[in-house]
Amino acid sequence: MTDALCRVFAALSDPTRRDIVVRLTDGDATVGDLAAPYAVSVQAVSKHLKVLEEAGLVTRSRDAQRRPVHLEAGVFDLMTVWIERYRRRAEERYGRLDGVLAQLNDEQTESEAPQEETAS
Amino acid sequence: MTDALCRVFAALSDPTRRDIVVRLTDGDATVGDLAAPYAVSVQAVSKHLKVLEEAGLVTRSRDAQRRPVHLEAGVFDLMTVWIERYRRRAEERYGRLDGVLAQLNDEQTESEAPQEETAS
DNA sequence: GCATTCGACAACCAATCGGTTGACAACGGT
DNA sequence: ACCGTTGTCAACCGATTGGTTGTCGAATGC
Repeated sequence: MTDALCRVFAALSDPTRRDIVVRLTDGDATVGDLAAPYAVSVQAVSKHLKVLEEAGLVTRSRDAQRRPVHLEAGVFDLMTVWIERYRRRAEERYGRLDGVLAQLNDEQTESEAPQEETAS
Repeated sequence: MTDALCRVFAALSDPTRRDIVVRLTDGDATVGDLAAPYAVSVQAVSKHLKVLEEAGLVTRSRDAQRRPVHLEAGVFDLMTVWIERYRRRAEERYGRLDGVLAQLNDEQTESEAPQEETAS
């Protein structure tokens, strides 16, 4: 869990935490509110919130005894940038591969597939 | 780790597995090829590939003794759909909130709100 | 036929995770 | 000035994770 991307993906790999994020898209909430729907203790939810906070997905402020939790949706961008980048790469690759296959099929090109292996 | 989304997020929460995915966007590779750049055993990489396979992110076929690994980039959609859905919800929410605040602050807010992301 | 190569499976280990309970800090209401 | 409410911290527990080593199976090359 070294970098931010690890923390974000790990945070969202838990269904309870994903559910908390979803509920926070409706607006800020207190720890108690967030814990209410689950069969687990408030402490467990507090731990989940800590994970989300360390991933940068939520922030907590203070309002009397309450600690309102706020969703920082901007962190989603970290993931979408990563995903879209490599999805695009993959699509280009397959597009090219399709092209190569079509060529091989059509002209029986003599040149072989590049096979450039992963940059050492 | 009940549903597919959990498995995909969890699979990508490990930097080695993310790196493997990235390298597979360059094309299929064997387990040995994939293991080469890392200081870990081939077995460890094989385990990572099993996790990626169970998440639906890769498939493995057979070619002689080799087991070429292939990226199934379509699974990215699972995540992007989830992320974009709730990102949109969050933005709507904050957009509305911004609107309210702007109204309270300045009744004649006819001009374009900057919509800065400020992530305070 | 036989050794080799590539990779999976099983058993094990330390570390982490999600959960618990108990204690306690911070604040507000009365 | 207390008590109740709200939430965090700390210690602990069982399950899972990421890694190791050893073994073995499948397919090829000689």
